[in-house]
Amino acid sequence: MVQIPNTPASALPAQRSVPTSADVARLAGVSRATVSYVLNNTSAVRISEPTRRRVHAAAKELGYVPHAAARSLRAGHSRMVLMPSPTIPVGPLYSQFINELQWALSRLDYTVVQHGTLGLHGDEAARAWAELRPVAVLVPGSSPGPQGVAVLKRSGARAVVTLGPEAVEGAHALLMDHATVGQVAAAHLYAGGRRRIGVVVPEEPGLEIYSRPRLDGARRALHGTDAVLTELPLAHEEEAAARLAARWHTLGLDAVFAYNDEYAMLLMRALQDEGVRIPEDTAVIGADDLMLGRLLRPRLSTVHIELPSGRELAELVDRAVRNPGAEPERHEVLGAAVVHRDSS
Amino acid sequence: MVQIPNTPASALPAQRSVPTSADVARLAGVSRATVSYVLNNTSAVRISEPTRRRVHAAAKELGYVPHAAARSLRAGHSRMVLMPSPTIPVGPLYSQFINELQWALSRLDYTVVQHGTLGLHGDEAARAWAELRPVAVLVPGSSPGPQGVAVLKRSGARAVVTLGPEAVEGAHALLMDHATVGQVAAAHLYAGGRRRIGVVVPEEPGLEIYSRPRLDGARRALHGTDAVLTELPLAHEEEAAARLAARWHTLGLDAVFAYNDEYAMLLMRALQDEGVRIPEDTAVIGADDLMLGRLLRPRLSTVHIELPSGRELAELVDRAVRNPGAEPERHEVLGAAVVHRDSS
DNA sequence: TTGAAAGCGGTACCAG
DNA sequence: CTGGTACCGCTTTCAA
Repeated sequence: MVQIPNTPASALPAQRSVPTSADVARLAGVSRATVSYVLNNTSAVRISEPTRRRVHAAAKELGYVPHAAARSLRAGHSRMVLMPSPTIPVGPLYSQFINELQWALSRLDYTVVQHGTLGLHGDEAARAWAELRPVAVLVPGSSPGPQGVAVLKRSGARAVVTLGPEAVEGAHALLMDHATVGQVAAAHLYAGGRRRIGVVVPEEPGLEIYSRPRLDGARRALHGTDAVLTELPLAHEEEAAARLAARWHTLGLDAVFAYNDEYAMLLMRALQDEGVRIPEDTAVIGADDLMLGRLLRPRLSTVHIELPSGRELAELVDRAVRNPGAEPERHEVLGAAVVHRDSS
Repeated sequence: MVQIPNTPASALPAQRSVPTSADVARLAGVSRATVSYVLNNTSAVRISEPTRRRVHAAAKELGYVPHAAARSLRAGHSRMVLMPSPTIPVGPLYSQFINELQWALSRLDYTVVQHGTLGLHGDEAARAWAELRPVAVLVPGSSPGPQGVAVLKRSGARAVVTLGPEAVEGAHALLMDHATVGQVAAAHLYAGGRRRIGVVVPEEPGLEIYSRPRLDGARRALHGTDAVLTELPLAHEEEAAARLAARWHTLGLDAVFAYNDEYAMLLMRALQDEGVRIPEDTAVIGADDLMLGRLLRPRLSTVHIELPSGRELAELVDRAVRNPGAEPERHEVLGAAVVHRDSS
């Protein structure tokens, strides 16, 4: 359609090379600048309608796709929000939160990217993220050190937000104190007259981030009372649960907080198979308020967890990016409330 | 420590600007080329030990982090493997698969990035991915059209791999035919003497990718026999299950394949509450072989699903990247086997 | 309205 | 052994 002057013969067979804006310009018979103006709808400059058409046609014909790296290199910044992808299998709560967040951020014209950071630890990981020059970094779970945060900010990240138990110097923090979960669970059991309370602690690695605070919270709730807390390590396997249930009478517990609903289900089944009556002999409470708890018999009491909405976090990010000088925000965002059903 | 000549006063207060290799070079008193050689351990060139020290020291002092975009712009390629992040909440099977895959790919020195593609459809999404110029793209679930694949390849992607029900022109395919799941489930129920077989189809949007083939597979297994298949739409809520169970006797079914173990648990509970005996009145089988199935009473029969190992997929990707000219590979990778327990 | 050209941060060739 | 320099693809003044 468009004549290309002075084109070597080698240009005819579909080259393996990626089309650039220069190719589009050549094909449309204009300069690269014009191509840029047209494709970005630059308002500061007016391009004639025929030219626009030619450029668009040429771009489509070549299948031109702009090169994000080149663009952001030139611009000096990107709109990429980076978060490390979770290394431990993650429940529906968190999945949904991430999804909401991605949605909200794309509404604000950010690109969300999860970076697979496996085997890199602490500041190593922070450096790997910094190489991508994201405009913001969201770190769930175990946070980077202040060093890591510094590296990120020095590399141009205008906001670093941690989602975890503790705040980090220089970073915004959405504090999710899982101790609260253990605390309300234990308090609930205590209020029900239970005094010998077990707390299940998963043996699976990676879960300490949650299990440790939940245990500590339970301990705190019972501190200074006449109740006794017993730590119960448990792997997420039937046999492990059966073994634990087999020595249940020697433990003499009248209640158990089972880390979450899945471990609760596992343990409850083993206890029932062992003839332990729930809640008469032993009260059971889980956490996370998963669907499955409602389907158990007796229905499982649980701790419902309220996470911040993705929209809220997205807005925090946007605010921080627009105003990088501001003081880091700290928000306590984890709501925990007992849902009393039949197992306690 | 190192004297910086001809530096304007404005350089002293910690600038908001990101340190570049030029800054490192200046501070170390060498050229940018030397900095590049040292930091990349370029073997083609030998740099004296004192110089290396100075460069490393300067880099550390400035907190220098290389700019990935600039690097890959110059190099003309990256080692980024891109996959769209899942838009529907995803089970433990898939999570674990992704994790394995990330691990295996990082062993091969690729960087895995999940791109949050929400609201972008089909070829729009493909264009967005192409802007990042990934060396490979892995697309689970609903595949891009041949158009999308073409865009990606033209933008320099040396491998496009789909993980889903069907192969796409030009892309490698790991074919995961979930029809097999429904097929073996239905065949199992039929072999157990059941002739009026229900198939649960989740009403949640996004699950059709899996539920449709599973249903079709069941239908196929029963085709030409004396068995009758009934489609049972069901939302993942207690009330919906209760409503379905309430009209169970009017349906006159003697067996049900419940899409997966979670829906099976939901339905089984509702049926039991309704007084339906399992498996005597109605046999139930789920799928995915989740832990929870083993904890139900009766123990839930299920279809165990065998996914490819992350390592295998990583190797496929690596092979394809090294040899982009090769014919696209097609592999049937979904293994399905009935685990017969007590509910059927 | 359009074009020429500088430059973002690195890398790698070629001189010295 | 080290420095100068061209260039990757794109945006954006500044001139014409």
